[in-house]
Amino acid sequence: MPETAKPETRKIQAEKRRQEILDAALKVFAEQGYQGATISQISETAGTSLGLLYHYFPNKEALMEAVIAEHSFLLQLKNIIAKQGKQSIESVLSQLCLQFYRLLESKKELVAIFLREGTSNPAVSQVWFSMIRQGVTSLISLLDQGVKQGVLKEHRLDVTARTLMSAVVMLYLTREAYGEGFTSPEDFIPQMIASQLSGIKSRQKE
Amino acid sequence: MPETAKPETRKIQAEKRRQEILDAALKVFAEQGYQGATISQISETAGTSLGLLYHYFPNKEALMEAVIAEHSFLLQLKNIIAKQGKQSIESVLSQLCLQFYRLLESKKELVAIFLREGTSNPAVSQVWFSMIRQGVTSLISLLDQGVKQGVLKEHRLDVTARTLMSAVVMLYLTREAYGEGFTSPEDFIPQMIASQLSGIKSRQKE
Amino acid sequence: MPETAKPETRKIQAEKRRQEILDAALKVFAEQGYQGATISQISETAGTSLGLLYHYFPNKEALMEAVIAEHSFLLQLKNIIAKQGKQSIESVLSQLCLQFYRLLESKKELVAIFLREGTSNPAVSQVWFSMIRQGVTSLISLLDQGVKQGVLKEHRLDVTARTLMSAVVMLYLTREAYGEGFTSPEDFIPQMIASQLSGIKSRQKE
Amino acid sequence: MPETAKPETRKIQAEKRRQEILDAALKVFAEQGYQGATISQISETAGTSLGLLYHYFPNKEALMEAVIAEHSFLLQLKNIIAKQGKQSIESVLSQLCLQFYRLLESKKELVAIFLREGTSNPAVSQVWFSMIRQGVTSLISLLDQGVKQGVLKEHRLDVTARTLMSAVVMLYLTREAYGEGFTSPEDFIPQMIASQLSGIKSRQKE
DNA sequence: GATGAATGAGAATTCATTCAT
DNA sequence: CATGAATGAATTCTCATTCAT
Repeated sequence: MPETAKPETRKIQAEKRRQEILDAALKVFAEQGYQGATISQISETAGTSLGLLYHYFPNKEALMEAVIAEHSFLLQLKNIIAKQGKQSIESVLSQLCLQFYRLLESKKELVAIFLREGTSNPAVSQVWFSMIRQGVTSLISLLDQGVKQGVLKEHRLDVTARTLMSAVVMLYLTREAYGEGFTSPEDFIPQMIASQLSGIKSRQKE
Repeated sequence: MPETAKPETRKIQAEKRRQEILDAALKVFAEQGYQGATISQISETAGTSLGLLYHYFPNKEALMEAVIAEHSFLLQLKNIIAKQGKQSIESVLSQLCLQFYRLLESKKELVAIFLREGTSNPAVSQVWFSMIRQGVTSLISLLDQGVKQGVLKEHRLDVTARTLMSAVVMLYLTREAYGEGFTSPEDFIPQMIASQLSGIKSRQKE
Repeated sequence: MPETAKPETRKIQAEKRRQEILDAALKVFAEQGYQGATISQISETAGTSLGLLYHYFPNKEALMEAVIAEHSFLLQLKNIIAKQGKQSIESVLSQLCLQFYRLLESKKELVAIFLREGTSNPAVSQVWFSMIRQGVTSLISLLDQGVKQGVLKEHRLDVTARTLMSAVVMLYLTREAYGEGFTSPEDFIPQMIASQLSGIKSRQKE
Repeated sequence: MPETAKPETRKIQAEKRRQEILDAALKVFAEQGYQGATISQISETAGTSLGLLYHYFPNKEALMEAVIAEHSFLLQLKNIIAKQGKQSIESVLSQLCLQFYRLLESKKELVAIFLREGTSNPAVSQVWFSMIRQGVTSLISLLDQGVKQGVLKEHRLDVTARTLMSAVVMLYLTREAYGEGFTSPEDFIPQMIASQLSGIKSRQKE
């Protein structure tokens, strides 16, 4: 290996290193928070030297931003919503919420970062809220289809969309905190959708 | 009392100082997070010398815990739930949610701390979750009354309780982040309760 | 003025307080060293308030000096040497060494201070060495009597005096460090004197 | 050598720096004591920045321990004792004591640390006492040879060994404190040995 | 006399960042 | 590219001393 045998190899290597650092940073930022994380911890986790990190990222802040940009799951969110089949509205909503729940779960570390740093770091909160907005917007258009098809009645779709979104997010957060023993999404979500759809008021005389 | 003119005065002064420090700490911790907050920032905000802080609290961690203990709103939460009158279920639930929203709003700083530090500091998350639990438990017993009175149908009360709670909390958080221009609680909450009660499914054939 | 009913009482009280502080200081200085000891620790040990200490002593340094002056055992040392009866030289020396050992033991805390601070604090080392000098001088004059009486042969008395002194001091220090299980002074000292004497005792018949 | 010109150079430089810091620490600890010494004083003496010290040692305590481990003279002590020739017992003992004295003198700073911190820092006292023990043990075995060869009479060898050791150590300490003008080891030690021997040397013809 | 609240000057330690090798 | 030694500013915490009450 006389150093630059294959110019491609180096670029690929470099990109691999960058990814290793980003992954390590994601993990450490999630565990310790931005302020709590140290550069040496990150580089150690990444298995590189401390100095090398500064070859790829100008500073800690930029690393943080790269982590968020790189791991943002906006695209996945869009895909989930686009791929809904032609089942009953009940089933579609349940599927959607469950998939959103799974998405959060698969992005544990990123969610943890959003939570911790969302209030202080504008770069973070921006991404976080654009996700929520995306979710809500898509849910609204889905509900709108239901209305147009006559399966849902006319009502404040934004309220319903936000309520569903909130319930899923909070379900995830509490489970994260309480541990897996807590109400499972497979149990909770269908129940919630059912309640939402038919209401909880009793109908004696109707 | 031969020795000091007003022996009480000093103790009262001291307690006042302690409170000033706690208030300053609440503010700074909320703004900067635990790690981001510095002792000198806190003491400066409190208008005291840096060293005095250590006269009242053994260290930063203990200060944090004192802040949370001192400002915990568990009691207020209980009171809100206890004081519900004999109006319609719709009105009772709306009132409750709105008051819970107002409570969150009045404890802005503490909520901010819960959010940031909840994942890392067990002392924080413990208080935070005991609040949520309290809220949910009380909501369930309220819903249970409704069921027993026949105004609500039999269903998974815990799911409804958690959904309402989640919606209120997330409403608060998004408004906090987006600014006051966003959907107001006076608009959102009654709508949400209405949806919840009667459902969103259309009833052509019924 | 109902406060100064008996002018004597207050003076006595004050002197008592001073002693309490000195005793506490002796203890804490011995345990923690001069630098390691804190004023609040001392006042707490003395059972007084922190501020009161400054009524009796201008500062920490002065307190240290007072401790040493107050507890110096130069006088006791002189007394020990003066009170030697008319027994055999062997017995006299043994008694002397043992009593010196006991003296060290009874002044544990002071010795600990001498050891720790002797090298840095001139006020301390001065007292410490004046004790050693006193001990050596007195031993020499005792030995000199022996020589004059013909029970000891002519030799370098200073060397013998220093050797005995050293052995006793080191015996104390090692026992202090190793714990009581180590060679006891009752065993060691007579043996040492015996060894020493069969050398320095004159042998008329040889 | 593709990457760095002389990969060894840096490591050597680093080791050199480590030593510089250890040497500075030895000096400052000896002068000021553990508590009295400050990190900035040490780094200044070493000619490095304050932070670098923490690159090499995790904290002040660890630095102290490293100083002691690095400068311990247990090995030298063993060598001294091993290398005794076949001269008269008088000469052998004199040589030994003198060399031990010289050893103490050459390790002035370390001895100062032992003295100051021996009572409080267990890590220190452990090393200190293992030296003393080593010295005494070796002296005993040397005396034992003398007994077996018939040049010394049967007696409590441990007492003699400890007495000699004590005399040398105290001689060093007092000279250290009083200054060089005090009784020199070249004068004192042979005299002491002579005194000692005329007691413990066997007298065949008696 | 007595108290302990208040101060502020350091002390140890951490860590992002730079740079020689 | 890669390393990790080096820096120094910032941070938490300590403590002798003062002083109003």
